[in-house]
Amino acid sequence: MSEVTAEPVSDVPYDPTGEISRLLKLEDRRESAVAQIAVWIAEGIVVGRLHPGRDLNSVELAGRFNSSRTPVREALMLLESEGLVEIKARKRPRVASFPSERVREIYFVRRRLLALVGELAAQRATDDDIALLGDRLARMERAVEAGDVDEYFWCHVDTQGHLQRIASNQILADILDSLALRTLVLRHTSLGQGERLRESFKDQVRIHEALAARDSELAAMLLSRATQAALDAILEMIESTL
Amino acid sequence: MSEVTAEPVSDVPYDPTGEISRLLKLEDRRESAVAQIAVWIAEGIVVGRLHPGRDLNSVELAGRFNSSRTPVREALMLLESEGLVEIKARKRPRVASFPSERVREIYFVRRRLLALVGELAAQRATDDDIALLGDRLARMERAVEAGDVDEYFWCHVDTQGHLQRIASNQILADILDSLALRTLVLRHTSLGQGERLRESFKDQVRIHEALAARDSELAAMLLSRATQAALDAILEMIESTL
DNA sequence: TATCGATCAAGTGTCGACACAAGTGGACCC
DNA sequence: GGGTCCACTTGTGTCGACACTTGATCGATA
Repeated sequence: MSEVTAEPVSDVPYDPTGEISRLLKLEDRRESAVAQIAVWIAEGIVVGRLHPGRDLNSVELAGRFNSSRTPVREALMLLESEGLVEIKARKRPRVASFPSERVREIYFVRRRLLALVGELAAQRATDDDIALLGDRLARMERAVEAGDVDEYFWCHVDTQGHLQRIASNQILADILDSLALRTLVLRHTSLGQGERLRESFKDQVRIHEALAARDSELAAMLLSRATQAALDAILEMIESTL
Repeated sequence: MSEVTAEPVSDVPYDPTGEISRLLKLEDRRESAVAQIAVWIAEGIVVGRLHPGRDLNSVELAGRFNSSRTPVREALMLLESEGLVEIKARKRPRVASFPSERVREIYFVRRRLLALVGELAAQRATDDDIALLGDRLARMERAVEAGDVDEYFWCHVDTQGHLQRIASNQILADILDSLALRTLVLRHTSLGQGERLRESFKDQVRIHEALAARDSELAAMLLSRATQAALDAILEMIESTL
């Protein structure tokens, strides 16, 4: 779809906003106040502008967006359902926090589901799909060479989206999108640590090869292992900053 | 928790409302307008009072609940995030429909995740947990003898909740709760078909045995197969009424 | 008679206002 | 000087109102 519409395929840097509104299922009604507020908050959480525990009272936010509290409240509810925000009755909403135990839980599930995506994607990928993934891979490689963590990160996120589309299981994709949102912060920061960027890219290359060979078992295994490696990097990062 | 508080353990029939508000994570703020409206709609969908495609415009609902449209809209958003309601920008919300392809997708994921729950639960169950599950099993047996589909059904739902608690993975539980909500209607009606009730109970017995034996591999396999059987029954039902 | 456009009721998205609850700070007491 | 109670401020949950959009109805036109 995207390669047909307009863009000259490359060099257009990724727009986090676009990816986030995709993950939040807000691509239609992108102009509505609710969507703008939700995406702004989600992006803030993902890029680390809004830290866990940060107060998200609706009055302040309404002021910031020159809107009433109604759309703010709806945006916060939406983000709560995605696990990014904690809302307790009659208390002020806060940016959700992720204790390492919760991170482990998320990755325990995420790992299995991504393996499933790999399995299905390897079975169902067309040659065009593989070619498209190849483009993304090349782009990630350029980002790694340039040491551009942001570019790599969002391209990685986009690639996962494509993988999910290829796997053709909407529910599976929705669940993974939801889990992805909660882990974006951690994944983003952990990518900047040491050799993590290059290691992650190596995993991507292997996964692409398995998919191109239509080896579903291998693809599942590689995705599972790559996810585990991502978790390990995140946990190491958390422990060290503790 | 529940056996300590008040109830005389048995004979108190299950309250669908309670189970549904648990699945919707509305157990606190149960008195708020949003929660009441959301639970009422969800229950309507689950017991078949509100059919797929049914118009859920906020004006009518607000009238029905003597409330303004604000809490109605929030309730509808909540239900949308659980997949029970479809909301398109500037269109009236509708009860979501589940084409058989979507049902297959849900069960494809649900099956793997329930296997995971079985695996974890078998590893982590205490003797008290097994005893509690035994109580539930006995209760289900009475329901089967009496041919009380409703009682069996809600006890089954409750039992799954306990299993998830034993498995001790909050994210996993949340995802399964969300998937459960979408499939409650189908599961409920399919239980009334032919020998489905007795077959389902037999599966429950085997699963309990595996858990009691702390055989995680077997528990995972049995849960996977029982889930597949449930799907088959549902698909057969859908095809036949088509 | 069928097609198209104007007209109009119905519904959505957003707003500002209100009562009540929660948090905050100071006055008061020991 | 440290702890407790009470007023005041801040924020939540809900309300009724408004402009704009959508879809439906009905008449005009070919």
